[in-house]
Amino acid sequence: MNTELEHVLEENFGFTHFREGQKEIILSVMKGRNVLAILPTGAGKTLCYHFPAKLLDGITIVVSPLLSLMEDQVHQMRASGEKAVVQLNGLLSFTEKEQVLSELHHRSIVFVSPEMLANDYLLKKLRHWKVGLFVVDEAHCISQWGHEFRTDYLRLSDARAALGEPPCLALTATATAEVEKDILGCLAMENAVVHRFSVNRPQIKYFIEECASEEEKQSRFREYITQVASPAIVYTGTRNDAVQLSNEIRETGISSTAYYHGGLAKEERLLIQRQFLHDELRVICATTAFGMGINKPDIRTVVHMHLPSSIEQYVQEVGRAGRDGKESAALLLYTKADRYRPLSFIEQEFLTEKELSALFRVLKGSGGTVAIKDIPAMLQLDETVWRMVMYYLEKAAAVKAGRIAAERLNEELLATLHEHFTKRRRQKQSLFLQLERLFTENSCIRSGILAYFGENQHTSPAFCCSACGFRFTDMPGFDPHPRPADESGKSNEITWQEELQHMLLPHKRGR
DNA sequence: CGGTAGAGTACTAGTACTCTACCGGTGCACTAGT
Repeated sequence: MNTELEHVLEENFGFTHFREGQKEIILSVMKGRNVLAILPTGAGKTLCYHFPAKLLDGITIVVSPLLSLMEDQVHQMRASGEKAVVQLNGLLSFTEKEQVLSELHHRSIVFVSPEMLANDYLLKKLRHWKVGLFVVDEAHCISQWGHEFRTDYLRLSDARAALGEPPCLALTATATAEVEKDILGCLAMENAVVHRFSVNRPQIKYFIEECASEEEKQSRFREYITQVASPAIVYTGTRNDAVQLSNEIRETGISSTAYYHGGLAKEERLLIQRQFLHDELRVICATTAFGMGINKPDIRTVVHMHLPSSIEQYVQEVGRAGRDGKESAALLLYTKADRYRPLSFIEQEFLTEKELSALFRVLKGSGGTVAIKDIPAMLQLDETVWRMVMYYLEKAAAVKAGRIAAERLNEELLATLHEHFTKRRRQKQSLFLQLERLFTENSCIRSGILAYFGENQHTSPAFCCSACGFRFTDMPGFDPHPRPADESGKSNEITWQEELQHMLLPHKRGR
């Protein structure tokens, strides 16, 4: 069987051997087991479903969190010669979706968003096919986003059931024991095999520096930024900070810099990503919107100018550095005041008991007569918060035929929701406090991270982290003689619209 | 917490100031038709 697998690997993918972890995972999937695979970034997760998809009977559904990631994956698979791969998402018109559905092949790989799988019509259409494998890529999103931000992640087990309960493969780079339990539960993965590999990335060196004030933080950043090894990502807490820092970097003479956040136009985001991938940008200043699916092997530095929401989030973000295995730095600068922002995000995500009971009162009064889609505007309620409330109301059968069933909105349900939100709020606060503790208690960052993921045995690399006595300025890539001007010599005079036009219409390109 | 938009107040009658309340981060898919 094993030599046979290698034969298939060489025949179909051109590789002579599997990378660490791939073979075990593929073997479990081929046996029809439910599999959760926790593999570090850059370990070759795609092969773990691409390989079985070629051999298993039936189509393979791959749930992917971002449209850009989906497009990228489809593009890469097609470029590697895989023809039977398609995507189903909101970028397609109704007719295009119909066409995709009518042209499926019995071994097709279909990329979808979790939101698409919440669509009954689409599910009905997909049920005409035998589904051989149900894959959830970046499965930590279930835990990170599913409960509040993108509740359709929580509906994936319903979709899987509707598709005849095919074996499920969940893939992620980071999962604590708790997240593992959450993923297995949310996807209803009975008797799953868990393949867990170490999250340790010896090539990444951690540097945490507390600053007495915001001014000190900014000045230290200015001191460092011209000297850090690039390409580099600078994570900021707000969109505004991303813009401002990018401008400041430009003032230091590095013109190949840009900012990136969720408020930018899709085309602009796409262009900046491509420029960064093609080494046209040395430094990207970005919010958490940037990074998932960024497959750039040589990112040398990741700077955090704010405190992420959890250790998991931090590990995901710094994990984008050093995929080529070469030494890379993760630098985080913070002040004591930085804790209030992540904590306030958590606060505003959930309704308080008072707000919840006010909402119930209004819904009881008018809910039965008002269409659900009009309620958030009517109550001036945040769309995301409303969607989360709706998810839990639906679960409690308080929604019938697009209307709120007022009679279900009793004290008991109110108490249940309140209890649930309180629990989730506490969980999120606790995740943040664990991150804060990791950075402030001055013990080895790497050991702290590994212990957080349940790994207690590891050997620290000789050059480990700031708590082990190393300074950021000791990094081999750190240049003690800053370059006054941008060595790339590229001018940023071309606007992104022009650049995009050039990319899409290469024949018009004058170079 | 820190920044800022917007309201309120003061004499300069439109500009300058103070005060207060609020916001800050991640993404998908949304009309018809089956």
